[in-house]
Amino acid sequence: MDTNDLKVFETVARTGGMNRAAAELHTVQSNVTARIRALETELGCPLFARHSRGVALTAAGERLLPYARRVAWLLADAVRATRDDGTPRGPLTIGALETTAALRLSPLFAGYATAFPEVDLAVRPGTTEELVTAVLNRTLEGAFVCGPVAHQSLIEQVMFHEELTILAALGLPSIEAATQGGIARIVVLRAGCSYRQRLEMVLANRGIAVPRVMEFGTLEAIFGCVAAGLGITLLPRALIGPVWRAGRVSLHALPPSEAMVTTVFIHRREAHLSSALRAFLEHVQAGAGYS
Amino acid sequence: MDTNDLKVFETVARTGGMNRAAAELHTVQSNVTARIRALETELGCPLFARHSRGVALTAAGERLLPYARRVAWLLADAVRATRDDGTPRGPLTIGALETTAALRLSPLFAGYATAFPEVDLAVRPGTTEELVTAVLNRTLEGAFVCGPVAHQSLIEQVMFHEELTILAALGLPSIEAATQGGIARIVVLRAGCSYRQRLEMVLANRGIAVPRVMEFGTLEAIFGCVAAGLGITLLPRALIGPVWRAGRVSLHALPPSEAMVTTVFIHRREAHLSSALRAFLEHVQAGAGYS
DNA sequence: AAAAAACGATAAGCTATGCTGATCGACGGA
DNA sequence: TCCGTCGATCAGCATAGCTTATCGTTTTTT
Repeated sequence: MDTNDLKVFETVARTGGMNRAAAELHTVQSNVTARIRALETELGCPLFARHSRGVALTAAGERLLPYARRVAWLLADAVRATRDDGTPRGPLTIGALETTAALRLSPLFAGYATAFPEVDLAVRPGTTEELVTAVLNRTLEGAFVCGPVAHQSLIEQVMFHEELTILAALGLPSIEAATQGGIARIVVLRAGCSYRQRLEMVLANRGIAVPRVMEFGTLEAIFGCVAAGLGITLLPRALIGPVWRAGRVSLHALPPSEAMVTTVFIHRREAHLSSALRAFLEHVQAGAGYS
Repeated sequence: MDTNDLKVFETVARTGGMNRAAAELHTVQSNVTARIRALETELGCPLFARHSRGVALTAAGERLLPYARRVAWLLADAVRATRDDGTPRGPLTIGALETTAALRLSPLFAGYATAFPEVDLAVRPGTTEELVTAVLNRTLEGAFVCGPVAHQSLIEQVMFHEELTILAALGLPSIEAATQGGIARIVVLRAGCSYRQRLEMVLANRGIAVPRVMEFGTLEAIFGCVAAGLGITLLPRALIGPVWRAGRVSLHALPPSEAMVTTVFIHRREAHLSSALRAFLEHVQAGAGYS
């Protein structure tokens, strides 16, 4: 049972054709046929049913396919683990919620990059759902997402606890007053931002509809809009201290059930935890600090 | 990363020498050297430190070794799973406590063997500890042992609950009386029998020493010895009804904490559950019946 | 209805990977 | 000191596996 044969098998299964697989594998069709035939002979049962438009997996092929994938993953992990001597180096691709990356992690990236210049760090933004999928797909080594995730094949560790708070224009005594009779305009950092969902939920709990959403790329723009009375927003309390103290906006606390949001770091349970990632997590936990 | 190379690597690591590995793999030393060299070139780091008496794993080799083993297991599992079309066939090696096999399972083996003639069933006896180790070693597909085991990589399901009871000669009103003033002679089926440990524990709880243990291979011999007043024994209540009714021995119940013993079936969590084993478990659960 | 395109099977030839056997230097124990 | 065992190395060779080319079949296009 050669690993290369399994790779060919997986490609044929995925593309549904030997010609297509041959093209993808940069080889010729006859070779693909021979490799599949070798596997079928070794296992003693046909793996594909040949039909006029290509091939389809037999029941035996369906049984083999998950193993072929797992073998490929395991071998990739073996190479990584063997080469990893404890010194962080090589590629490290992690995901983060856009807000988390912008507001909490970005100051840490510089420090990490300086401390470990041999690591090629890449941070990819996305929603919690997208990032969880990407981690499961092995596109990302890990990700900072809104917790809890509670997936069987993911390990999850709490990183930050954020207290969210509503920001509104000065002189508005309550959320209800700020939304001017049941219609709220909200200002968010980005459309996919997870705080947006949270804010809509908060408003929905109070029977307030959300007809308009305004997006801005910077915190300052959001503060400006809120101060000018264009709408309200929801942001981590830790970030708005200076603005609030400057007396530009009013702050409305939420009950803990709505205010608290936990950022967790997730990574695959069975995968090798690379030194680069381990060092990054230590860096975050040592230098981050905070509720 | 060829699977054959990994197999060579594992053998060299285990035997601690390329010559020894070559002998075990039925090849020549130069070939082993070449395969290891290929791996080292591919991974970019030395896997073995060469010294005068053989080779020793480097740190990188230590990191690779568990992966090499896992790949080999995964490939073996893949073959089994692919060939397994749902019809039980092929080898099936399970373990069982000697008493369980003799007293509970043996009537089931015949039925199973008749129902599934294509399965080559083998039952290997052992103590709970031996059997758990064998299952973890992949020597056995599964085993019936004394529960609970609670091992992370084993799945465990309850099969039987047995009520154990003390057997003594007629006319002895209590365990204490039967042991004649603090010295007990006990009769067991086999030295490694788990009931022996249980019986010694029961006696120890009552401050009774156990100077002599007699072993017999058959139940009838044990009954005879007990009836003759040579000692006491501990056996499942379900097995001794006829003997007791015949008035040959006296029966002394134990409190549930000492009397109840659970037989569980264990198998590896990650392994493919073969059709032969699945059918066997269904056979046992359907036909066993019993407190 | 005919032609073209796409699919997989097959055979022949060639390349290169990997196995073999022999030899070498290094080290340790008798 | 000699001999046995270790791993490294090299040349020769066999074969597994890649390539090229062709065929039959089926589907799509003209």
